[in-house]
Amino acid sequence: MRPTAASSVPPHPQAVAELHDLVIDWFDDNARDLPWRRPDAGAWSVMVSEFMLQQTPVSRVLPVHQEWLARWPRPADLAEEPPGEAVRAWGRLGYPRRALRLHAAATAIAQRHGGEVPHEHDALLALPGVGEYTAAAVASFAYGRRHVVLDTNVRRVFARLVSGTAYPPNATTAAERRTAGGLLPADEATAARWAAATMELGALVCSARSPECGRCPVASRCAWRLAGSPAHDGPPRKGQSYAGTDRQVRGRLLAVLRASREPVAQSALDAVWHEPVQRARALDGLVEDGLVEPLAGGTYRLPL
DNA sequence: CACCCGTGGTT
DNA sequence: TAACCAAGGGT
Repeated sequence: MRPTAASSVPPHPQAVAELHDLVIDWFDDNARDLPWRRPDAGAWSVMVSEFMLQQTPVSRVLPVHQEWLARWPRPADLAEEPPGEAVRAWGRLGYPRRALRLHAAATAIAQRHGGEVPHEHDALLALPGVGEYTAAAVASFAYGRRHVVLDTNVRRVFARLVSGTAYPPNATTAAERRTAGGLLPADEATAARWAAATMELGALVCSARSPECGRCPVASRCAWRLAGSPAHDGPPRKGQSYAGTDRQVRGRLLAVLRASREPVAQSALDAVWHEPVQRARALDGLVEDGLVEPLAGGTYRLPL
């Protein structure tokens, strides 16, 4: 067993209970009023929000989430539509494969789960587009179950609060899961509250760029602060390039297709990018992913 | 495990 | 302004 900063300090139950109270009390006073958090929000609303929030800010998700829930109030409603409609309604949220996977998940829910979003982590995890985080988040937020919910916000909060580093590792580690598991309240309802509260703390106060420690309910116990808020020292955090990549070309191609109810001619797609090899590769990729359907005659459309 | 997958706001 | 960042998942 290799000693680590996180595991070498067994948390005292009393201190952990105080953390729970401080963060959850803060959450009671500061939680944003988000549609998928309201009492009348069902599991489907939570699940749609989780898909949309993958790598996408809340502010951009809000209007699209509202449209989706109004148009498709239940998973079966979405499943009845062609996948291309999900891609179209996804709009400019980005990563449109999420729309396809959410449609596929809705279809699986309609077919295999009687139209109800599953309660169990395992069943959720088996759905397309649902990974470890999303399965835990839906089970916890929608059904009040006890799970370690490790997203980028929670990982950053624990990195600072427990490990004393400015940022978590690039990839989620077993040590992080251990830390999070050790801090998870034993009581199911409290655990679910804790999951939402730590996530919100990371989003609103313990942010990546400029944490507002003056507003943090646990600043006095934060290992990072107590260490003098040292700068990030590890390997450089992965940057995302975009300009000139296939992703940019795919985005332009799909934007043209989303905008048209009719099949689009090859010439209209050719106009979005000057370089023919990359353009063809991007279009092939979209077809390969099922985001675009090629038709006889050299036209294209969103999938039916 | 490294890399790919969109988009737009903030610093 | 270029870089960074945003409730990840799949391969």
